[in-house]
Amino acid sequence: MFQECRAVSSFAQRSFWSFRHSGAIGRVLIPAGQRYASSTCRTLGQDRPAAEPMADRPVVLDVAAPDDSLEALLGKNVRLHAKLQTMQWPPLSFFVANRCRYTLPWNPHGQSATCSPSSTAELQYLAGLFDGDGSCVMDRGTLYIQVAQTFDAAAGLLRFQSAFGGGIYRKGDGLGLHKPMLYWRVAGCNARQAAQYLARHSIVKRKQLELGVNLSQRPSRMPPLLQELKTLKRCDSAVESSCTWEYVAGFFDAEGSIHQIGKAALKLSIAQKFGTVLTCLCKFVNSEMGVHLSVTACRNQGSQKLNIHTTSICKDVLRNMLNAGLLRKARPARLALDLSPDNAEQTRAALYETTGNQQFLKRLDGDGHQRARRIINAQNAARRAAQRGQLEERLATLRQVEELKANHVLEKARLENSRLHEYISGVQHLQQDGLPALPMLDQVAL
DNA sequence: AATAACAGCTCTTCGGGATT
DNA sequence: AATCCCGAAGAGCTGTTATT
Repeated sequence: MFQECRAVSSFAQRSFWSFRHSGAIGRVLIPAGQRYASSTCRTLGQDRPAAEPMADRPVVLDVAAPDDSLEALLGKNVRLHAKLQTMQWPPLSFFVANRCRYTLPWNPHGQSATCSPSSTAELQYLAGLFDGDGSCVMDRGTLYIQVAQTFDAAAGLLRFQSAFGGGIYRKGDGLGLHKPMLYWRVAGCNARQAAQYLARHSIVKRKQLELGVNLSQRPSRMPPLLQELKTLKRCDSAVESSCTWEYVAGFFDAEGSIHQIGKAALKLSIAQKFGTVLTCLCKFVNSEMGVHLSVTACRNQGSQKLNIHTTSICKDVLRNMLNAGLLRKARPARLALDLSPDNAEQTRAALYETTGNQQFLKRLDGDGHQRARRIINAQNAARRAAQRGQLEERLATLRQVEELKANHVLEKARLENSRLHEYISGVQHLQQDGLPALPMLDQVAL
């Protein structure tokens, strides 16, 4: 007998629109004697047909059992991680953005495309995004302007292509938790024009862009200018200047992050190796909103951070950025604006869905956060007991802390096992079914 | 043939988030 | 506040194709 777990997997929910919208459902087949930890399992009560070829059958090994020890669970998870790291996503032949499908490489106009940014506001947004995620490259005498993004954030790349021409290309296929990557790139004359336009509003990369223009116009001075370009990339070469909400929105789309703290509090942060741009953003927000933000140094990482801790200020900043055209982080921004004590857990889950795969397997779920909270509370109780001189109570509480911690570690391993299976199952379905030819037709038709 | 541009890849570095 | 892990992004290389 098999159990069949049918779960709209978190992999599908978080990673792959095509998977989600093709109606594919994460499915893990579990041999008799093993039960799946997830509450989404159901027993079918009948044997699976034996005709299914082994090659097509999803792998069922290393599913967490309810009585697994921590060592057993960790061993299973290590093997699942190793397997996932070798699992190739199907090669990306197209991408979807703004409810339309684009075949890769997407270069509809070739070299005939011209630079025609639609407005100053659009240019300011693009300059902000470029300052965060773009790069300016000279290769064998040709200037390239490029921006890389994961395949599910292609809308920003389309805005660059629409403004400056060039094409959108595959950067790399997906592998395990690594999503497939795309990039927009423009070369030659159009790159020179794009650099000239972007340089007007750029803060971080203005000098690089101006140098790129210079390089492509004066090949005779190539070697010293190339060396200068490399130097600019290694140091804080940002040009201190005023910015706009459009620039802030673009830069935040590239570099910013929205965190839910505690129950219903928010924190916005932007980290950068070099602080000049953060100082510009900080001055702008302070003058626009009458607040007193400051840039702080992260000593351990040698970088600078602009943190906004006050929830009301976070919400005002998010509103301003949304009005200015925030794109990639528009959904998490709207979720954050609606955050309240009543919807805190749903919002936390929804915010996780909108972020990348970093630490996805390790992230705590609602129960996990409650367990962590209980551990901290118990540690504080032990500290207070010690301050009161109640040593026995302190020892009892510390024993309780150890028990809570041990249980927390076990439950985290179980959750990770469940997530690994969902993700592996998702990639297996992609490998077997490929990418749907016409994804999101339902939405395109709307 | 030389040059410019296209397309895709790899290696390195950065930084988000959990833990202590 | 410090530390660690690892996915995302930055940088630049190589091979191919188009243009002059």
